[in-house]
Amino acid sequence: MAATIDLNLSPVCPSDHGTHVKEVSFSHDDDDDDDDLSFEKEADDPSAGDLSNENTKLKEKLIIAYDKYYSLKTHVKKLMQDKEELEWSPRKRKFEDTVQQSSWKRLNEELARSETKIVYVRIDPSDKSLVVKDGYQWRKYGQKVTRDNPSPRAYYKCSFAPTCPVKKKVQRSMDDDGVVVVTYEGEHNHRSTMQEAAYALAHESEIFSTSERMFNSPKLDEGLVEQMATYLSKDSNFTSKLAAAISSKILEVETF
DNA sequence: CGAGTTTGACCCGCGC
DNA sequence: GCGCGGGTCAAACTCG
Repeated sequence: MAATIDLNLSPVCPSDHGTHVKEVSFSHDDDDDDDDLSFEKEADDPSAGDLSNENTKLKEKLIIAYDKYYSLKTHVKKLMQDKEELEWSPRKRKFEDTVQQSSWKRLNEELARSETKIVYVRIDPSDKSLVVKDGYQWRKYGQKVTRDNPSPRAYYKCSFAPTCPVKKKVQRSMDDDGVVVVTYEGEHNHRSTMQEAAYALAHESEIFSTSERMFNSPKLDEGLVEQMATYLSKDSNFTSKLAAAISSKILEVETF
């Protein structure tokens, strides 16, 4: 399966009074094997002008988007847990029989520190910049052409926090020009800009303990919707960060 | 002027 | 020991 996320949207700039969101359409392919999210923004027609109607529409769209984000997030979490259990349980049990608890703990910490994740990200094949938006801030410190792949490999360090040890390597795939292979090394010791927003939202949405409750609930928390709207207007990249974070999670699961 | 990028030089591990 | 290749450093450069 190939999950692609189309981020072809113009950010909504609050200071730009000439245009505002006329319609935000959220399409979702129901096929489980292919999650395809896309947003569209159209230029405003001044004659169409009922702002409160548009606000209501926007809220509805946000509710749907949040519904889908939440159920997707739950699904991804479950997949990762299943995978972890499948991969580790037999080995772990056998290993724990022979190794002392403390050694196991130390080994686990070591593994967490040296964790390497490979993520495949679909990009525009004509885009040569090797830039992958994943909600973190990166500083490029090198570029090399490797033997096995004619396209250069770029080296990045996380520059969001000075103490963050995470590095990533980005290289175009040999097989598919429209796919870049991103290798992450280490664990972030801070939240991404996108996670900061999601964290705030999670606090707001604690009342929704399960996705079923959300789907059964006829009326969503207005405050939550308002807050999402605030994030959308304050952070013009919020939507793309959200989409990028979700897509990287999906692709991450695919990789395993 | 500060932050980020580019790029050649350098370091280090590995295979022969 | 030598050469090769991947990874990192750091000075020069670019850009906002």
